[in-house]
Amino acid sequence: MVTTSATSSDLYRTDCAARQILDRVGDRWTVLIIGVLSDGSARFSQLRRRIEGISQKMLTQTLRGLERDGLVHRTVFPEVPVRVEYELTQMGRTLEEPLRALQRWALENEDRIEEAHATYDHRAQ
Amino acid sequence: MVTTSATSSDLYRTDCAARQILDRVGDRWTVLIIGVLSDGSARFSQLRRRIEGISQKMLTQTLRGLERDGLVHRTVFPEVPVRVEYELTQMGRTLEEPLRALQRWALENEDRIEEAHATYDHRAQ
DNA sequence: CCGCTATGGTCACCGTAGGAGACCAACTCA
DNA sequence: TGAGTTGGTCTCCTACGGTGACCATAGCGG
Repeated sequence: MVTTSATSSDLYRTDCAARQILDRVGDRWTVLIIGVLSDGSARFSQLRRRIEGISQKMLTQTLRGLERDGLVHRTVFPEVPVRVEYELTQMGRTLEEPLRALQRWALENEDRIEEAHATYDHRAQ
Repeated sequence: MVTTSATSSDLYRTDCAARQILDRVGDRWTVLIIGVLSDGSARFSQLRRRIEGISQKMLTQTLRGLERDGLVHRTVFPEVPVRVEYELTQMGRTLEEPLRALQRWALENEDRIEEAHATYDHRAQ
C-alpha cells in the first residue's frame, strides 16, 4: 500500500499535486525523453531522431513542460543555425531510477504480456 | 514466427512491444488502479469511489486492458445485484514496486516542482 | 544570384481519445 | 409502485495530440 499519512496528500484525490505530477512523469513521451537524456545532454533534433514517432510539436511541448517542472535544463547557443541543448537537472536525475525500473519491468514482462493477450483474445474471440 | 528478441527491444522504436506496454502501465489511470488493488481486491464501485475523477467508461476500459495484459483478475459473482471483484495477478504484483517508486517520487518532489513552476512562470510571465 | 539544406521552432487544421450523462437489466426493499 | 443498487453500455461533444505548412538565418553548390 502507498501510505501518505505524513502529509495530507492523497494521490487518489484530484486536488493532489502529486497526482498531476504523476500524470506528467508517467506520460509516454516524458519517459522516453528522460531515458534518452540519461545518457547525457542532447540536441533537439537528436531527440527527435532517437525517439521514433514523436511529433515536433509534442517534443517541444513536452520539453517545455519538463523545463517548467525543473527536470530538464535548456541551453541555447546563439550560433547559426541556432543550437539548443537539453540536459537533466539534478532533480531530473533523481527521476531516472524510478523510470528505469519501469522500463526494465516492461522489457522483462514483454513476453508474458503477449502470452496473456493471446490467451485473452483466444477465449474472447 | 514473430520474434521479440533483443533486436526489437529498443524502447525508442515504435515497433517495440515494450514501448506499448510502457504506455499502458504508465497510464494515469493504470497507476492509480494498481495502487488501489495493492491493498487487496476491490469491487468496481469501490475503485470508482476511491479514484476521484475517473469516469465509469475509463474505469471499465482500463480494467479490461489490465485483464487482457494478465495484470488483473476479474471475478464475477452471479448474485443480485451482480458483484465483480478485481485483484492483482502474480504478474500484476510485480508491477507494484516500480509504480510505488514512481508514486513515492511524485510525493517527495511535489514541493520542489511547485517551486520550479513558480520560478519558471515568474521569469516567463 | 538562386535554390537547397539544416536548425529549432510556431501555427492552423483535423481526427480521435476521453469526459459527461442517459439508459439498462435484474432484483430488493419500503 | 417506485426508488435504489451494481456494473456496465451507448451517445454525444470537447480537448488533446498528430500532420504538414511556414519562418528566420546562413552556409554551400552551381
